[in-house]
Amino acid sequence: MGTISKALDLLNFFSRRTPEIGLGEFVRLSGRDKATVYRHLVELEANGFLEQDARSRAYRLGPAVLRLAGVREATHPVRSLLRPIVEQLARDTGELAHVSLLQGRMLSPICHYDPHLHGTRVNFNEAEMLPLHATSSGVAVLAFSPRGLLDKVLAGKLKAYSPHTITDPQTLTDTVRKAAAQGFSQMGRGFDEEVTSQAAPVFDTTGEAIGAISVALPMVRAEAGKLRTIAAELVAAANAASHLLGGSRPAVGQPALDRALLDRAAKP
Amino acid sequence: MGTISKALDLLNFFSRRTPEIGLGEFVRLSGRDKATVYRHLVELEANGFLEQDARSRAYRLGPAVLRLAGVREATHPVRSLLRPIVEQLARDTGELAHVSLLQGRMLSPICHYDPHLHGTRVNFNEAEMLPLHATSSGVAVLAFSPRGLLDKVLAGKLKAYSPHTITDPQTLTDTVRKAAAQGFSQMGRGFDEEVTSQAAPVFDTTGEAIGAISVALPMVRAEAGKLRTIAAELVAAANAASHLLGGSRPAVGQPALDRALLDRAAKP
DNA sequence: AAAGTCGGTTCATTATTTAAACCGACGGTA
DNA sequence: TACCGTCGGTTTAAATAATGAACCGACTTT
Repeated sequence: MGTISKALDLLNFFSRRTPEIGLGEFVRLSGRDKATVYRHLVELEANGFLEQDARSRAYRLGPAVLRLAGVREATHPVRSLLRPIVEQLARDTGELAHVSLLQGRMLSPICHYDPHLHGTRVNFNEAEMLPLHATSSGVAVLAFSPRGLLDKVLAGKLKAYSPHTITDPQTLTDTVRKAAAQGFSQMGRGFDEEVTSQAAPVFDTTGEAIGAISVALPMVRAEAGKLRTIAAELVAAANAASHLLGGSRPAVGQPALDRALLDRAAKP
Repeated sequence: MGTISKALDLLNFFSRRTPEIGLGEFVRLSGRDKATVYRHLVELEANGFLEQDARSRAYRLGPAVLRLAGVREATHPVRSLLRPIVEQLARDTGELAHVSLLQGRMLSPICHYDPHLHGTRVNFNEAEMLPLHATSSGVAVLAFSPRGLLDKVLAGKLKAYSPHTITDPQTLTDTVRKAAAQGFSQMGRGFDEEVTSQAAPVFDTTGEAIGAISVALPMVRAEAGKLRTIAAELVAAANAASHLLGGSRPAVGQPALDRALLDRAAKP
């Protein structure tokens, strides 16, 4: 892990619940040496990725992230295009919806909306990266990505986020295949013990899944009929999203994964 | 300059006009070695700050900046609070308005709006950092910041962005003092030969200027009466912005700079 | 086919990062 | 008062990680 990654990793400790972090806490969270962390913080601050509160001396995310996000959205407006779709989907289903984009072997949530119609709500942390093997969004992306991605995920350890997380490679492959066949994915209790979710892939002009739209709800409200309704709205929303980005979903029944599996079977 | 800064600096080459940059162009722009730049790009990409176009192999800003911007806005919503004010100001004045936040010795634009009411328009690059000494926003911030900031700026070289940029320390001090006295700043042709702008400081709960709101217009439309009208609306908008952020403007006539100057005069 | 591109890789040299120990300031508590 | 732990921040020699000249193969232009 290079110096750059170590420094950038520090930024991932921020979340809605921990918007400010001091030197000591960064050291605790990262497990690295204090002087090292300090220098990284100083350098991040010098570049505007952090700013230090004058009073508490704690650090928070700086203006540079806003500026860069603005530049990206101005030239590649994925978030602003997809946000209305996500909000509409959340309102239509009455449950939390979100879009996450593929970033390496994880998913990066970029926008979410919760209509807050019920007493219990899904606890969604927009700062937290989502694993591919333990979330419906991840499975949806895996089902419509080049085979290399699934192979890479299978090659690594499938970390258990809950007792129900899929950790068996074969089970994951089957789950992904099923998602590829039906055009959307489902994952119960895989990431959070009390949450179930469904997701459908989003495509851009390259024809590959760049991320997924997902609806998540507490297990207590996960009734079969409701899930079917959500799935239908979800797929429609994801297709609309792909269309908006200039892409389109591959014909169901011939998803990338199936071709990949055939390729693999063909090679001795 | 540390490795982290070198890498993060690469991100600043993006702009509305150059949303994608290849390896070779990064090398040209940064003047650094190709292997070094490449490694930095790879590491930035691994952390989601860049993503590589599958076809062109060029890089663009990645989803991580969106995620981080979302986290910051969720916990420290400066941009989303100020955007409506900026848009209203732009509509009221009929000219381009923007907010920029202090980041070290530069300003980081975080949002702007142009009502496009005229044939000529100000060319505003949201990706470009603004210098303190050559922009009205910068002068506004200097006029309401602890004296250390002005000293730091005066200690460095005052780079000329145009033939009219203030490069003389005394002239800059006078300009800042005037801005401190009247509560807003004015800067003609200082950054762009064909643009004039006015700016007023924005304060948060700490009582120090965190940035400025500004209105910029082509010199050809810069008529005295219009500038006076704009200044009034500008100051009102900036005060509203400060109020929204929980801060308030210090009483005009006793700005921080005056105290600083007195302090300096007092010390032998 | 020669000479440009382009993105990406290699490896010895070197400079930067690293981590243990240290510092002074602060807040609570005997 | 003295003591204790914790805070943010600094210093050092030792070690790891960054560096850049040269190289590679693919692709275009001439």
